[in-house]
Amino acid sequence: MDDDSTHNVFRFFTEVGIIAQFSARLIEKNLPERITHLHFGLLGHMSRRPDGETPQQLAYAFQVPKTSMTHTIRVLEAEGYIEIVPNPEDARSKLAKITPKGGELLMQAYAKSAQDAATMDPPLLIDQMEQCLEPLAQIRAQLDAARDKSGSR
Amino acid sequence: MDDDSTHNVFRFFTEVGIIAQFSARLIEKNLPERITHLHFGLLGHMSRRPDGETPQQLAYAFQVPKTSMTHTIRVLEAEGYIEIVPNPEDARSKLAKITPKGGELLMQAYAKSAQDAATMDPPLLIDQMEQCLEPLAQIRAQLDAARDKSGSR
DNA sequence: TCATAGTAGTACGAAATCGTATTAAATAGA
DNA sequence: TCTATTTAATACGATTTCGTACTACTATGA
Repeated sequence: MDDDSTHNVFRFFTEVGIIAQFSARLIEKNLPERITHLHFGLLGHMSRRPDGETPQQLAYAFQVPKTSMTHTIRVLEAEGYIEIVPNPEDARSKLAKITPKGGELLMQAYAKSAQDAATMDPPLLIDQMEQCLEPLAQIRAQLDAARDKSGSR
Repeated sequence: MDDDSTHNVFRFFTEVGIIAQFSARLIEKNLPERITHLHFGLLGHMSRRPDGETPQQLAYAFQVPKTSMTHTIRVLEAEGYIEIVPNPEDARSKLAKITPKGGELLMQAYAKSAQDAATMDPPLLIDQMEQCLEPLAQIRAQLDAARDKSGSR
């Protein structure tokens, strides 16, 4: 990889990191006290999987250590946004499922953040975002595939 | 903003968040124990500003609370990667500057991560990254400008 | 069957994050 | 000048993050 490419890769990661920081703050502004953008992502993930997922799967999907996920889902459970039930397939395991209250929170935060996004000044550059969507999805898929080859967290 | 655009904005933020997570891990793998990708970013930032910056400026640039920055730069100082000196312009303030050892760390982590990036399997999608660079920079600038209007952290 | 290895989740503790309150210095206005 | 206000940084404490070690359960294979 030549120097120019290397430089561009780092530049890409830097831009992405900064934008991720901004989006996290955008969402967290519309979430209750102890709930972070990670919790929000978790709820969105679970809303697409009504049968629930194990803490293990969630930790893998979100690239955080198992033990961090234990804590994170406990907060969500304590607040009633998810429920944690035994896994009928494996007595060592559990399943985390979103509750109606969790779905409620997800919708409301989504709506409020969309409102904030729509009224930004200067306005969001939606065209540029849409232009990036496809390449970003490809890049993400590549990183994901590379991770699986070299072992997970 | 119509529903489609809203959906795309969230999808954009989601992709960006995941990629940011990956890039953080890519870098941290090549950093010493207590040093995170935030420290790495900080060192890079300072390497471009040989006169140093105040903790205030750094907290603003990296979108973290002042009090978090206090802690973060202390770690860097304790490890000898930066030095913290009084600000000659304002006795309340300080200046954080990168040390030769810090520059050393920056270079090495950069080189090692570049090596990792270059040998990924499947390989990094550099074309897609370069294709995103310009729009991402514009998006970042817009978010930055919008933040300044609505007050900082 | 039974021993051995592997896997899911958690207790625990060290360190990081960040909100609130405080201290010290700079600045503005009477 | 002197008082009031603002600003830079930090002390402190609550919470979060995450590595290590542990327990409980499952799976493998003599």
